[in-house]
Amino acid sequence: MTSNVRVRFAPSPTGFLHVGGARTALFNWLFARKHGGRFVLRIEDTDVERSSQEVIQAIIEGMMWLELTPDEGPFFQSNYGEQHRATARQLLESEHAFRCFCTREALDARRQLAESEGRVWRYDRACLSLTEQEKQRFLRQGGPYAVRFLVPQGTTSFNDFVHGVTEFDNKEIEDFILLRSDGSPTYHLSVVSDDIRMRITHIIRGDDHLSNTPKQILLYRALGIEPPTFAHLPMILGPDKKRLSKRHGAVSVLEYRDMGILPEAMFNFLALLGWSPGDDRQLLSRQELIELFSFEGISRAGAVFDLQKLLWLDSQYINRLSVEELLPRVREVLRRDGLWSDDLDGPRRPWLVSLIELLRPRSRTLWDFATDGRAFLTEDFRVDSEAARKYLGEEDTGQRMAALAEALEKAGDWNPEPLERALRDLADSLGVSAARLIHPARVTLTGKAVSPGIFEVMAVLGRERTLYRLRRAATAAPISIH
RNA sequence: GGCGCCAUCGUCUAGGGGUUAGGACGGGUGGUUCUCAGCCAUCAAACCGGGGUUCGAAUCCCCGUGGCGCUGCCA
Repeated sequence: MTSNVRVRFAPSPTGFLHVGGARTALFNWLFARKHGGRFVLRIEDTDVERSSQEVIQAIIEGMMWLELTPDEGPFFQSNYGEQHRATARQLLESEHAFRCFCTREALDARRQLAESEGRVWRYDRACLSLTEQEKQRFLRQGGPYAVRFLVPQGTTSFNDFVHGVTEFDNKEIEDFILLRSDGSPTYHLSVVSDDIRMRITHIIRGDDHLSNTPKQILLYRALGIEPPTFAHLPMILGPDKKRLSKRHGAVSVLEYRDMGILPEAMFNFLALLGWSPGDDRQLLSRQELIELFSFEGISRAGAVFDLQKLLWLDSQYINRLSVEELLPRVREVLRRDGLWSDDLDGPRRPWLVSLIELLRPRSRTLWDFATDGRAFLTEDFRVDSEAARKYLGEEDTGQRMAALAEALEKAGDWNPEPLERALRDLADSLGVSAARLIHPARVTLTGKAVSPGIFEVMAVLGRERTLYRLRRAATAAPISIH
């Protein structure tokens, strides 16, 4: 299906791709995909001081991670300054805009005066009533001027796809600046000029832009162009219900990648923040999301980012992905923890698959495979002191471990069932509960008080390593209790 | 200050004139069990306040309160 739907994601490169930006990009992407339209990336880098190549790269990297691939772009707003100026000139010629010669100082003085008198300050249109001669004189003197938009009387309303009909009295809007006195275009001008050039049909953005919308609509009208449709998304908030910022919550979506979150889970999670499919489903694939997406499902209230739910969703994805999809990602974390060796993708691949299957039911992030998998991959693992104190403290623990090694060695097949039988038989003949063998064995074999079922652990750990560790426990100095 | 937006369990939300106000995350309890996770069962937990309209309001309207946003020669 193709259509003329064109949407854009237009981040300013002031930070990283934070979750709010990512969610905005995601909804734009979903809408484009749903309607067979085009998703365009435009970097709003007009404030050059704050732009840097790394920051732009970080935004693109974040989008790539979530597979929010733009159909067009990235375009850079800073490349279109000339066009923005031409748009301003057009407005000037059609008398929808005027030159303002007021200096910042003069403006500040008048603003302060107004405020001290308790009046609401809006630009007083001083320069609008300048005579032709005065204007010419300013111009001849080469006096710098800004170009202001002449806000018409009346009211501006639009039908926001999320909020419904929204109306503003133009009296509330001052004659905002289009072109600064150094000739550079401001945000409203640039955005409108760009969106017109790019033939954007739907503007989907954060609702912090709701109050900016009438200004932009006025600009479209003055230019004789039908404004696009607007849809303003609720903000994403931190746990304190405040707008998410560097101070709380995450900064960049890539931080979640580094935390071991799967992009599929993040995508799903972000889609559910401020949007609902209308039923009780929580796990939605990309394809389902595309099909179900609609503005009706978007809520109007801000949404708190809930890390607990993200982690839960991630565990769901970890347990639903095929091993083929999971393995390359587990490889990455193992690599980073220095636990990888290439034969794990060669001769030992089947073994790695069994390890992944063993570990995945209790994994919430990719990193869990590295931390819980460590004892399976190297002898260099730590024994949790708390676990040791609790389960390895008794005098005869070592002997029992040695006896267990003997019993297991004679168990026959190195599989969970025979191993369990051997252990339980030993417990019987020793006259102790199975637990008195199991718990110390767990700590001995994994270094931890919690692990998957001990017989599965033994099976995956392998005969050599299991017996070695149990016997080492017998010969090692008794665990000192401190 | 002005203007705008918003308001259902702790969180994400469904619903929307008459419902036991539903689901999910998280939490509690019990079961399964070698621990944990899981799974199963189960419990607690919400319509911001006040006025209207109405036979009936969480739902519609108004006011208030609170939160957020905009109010720049920032974007």
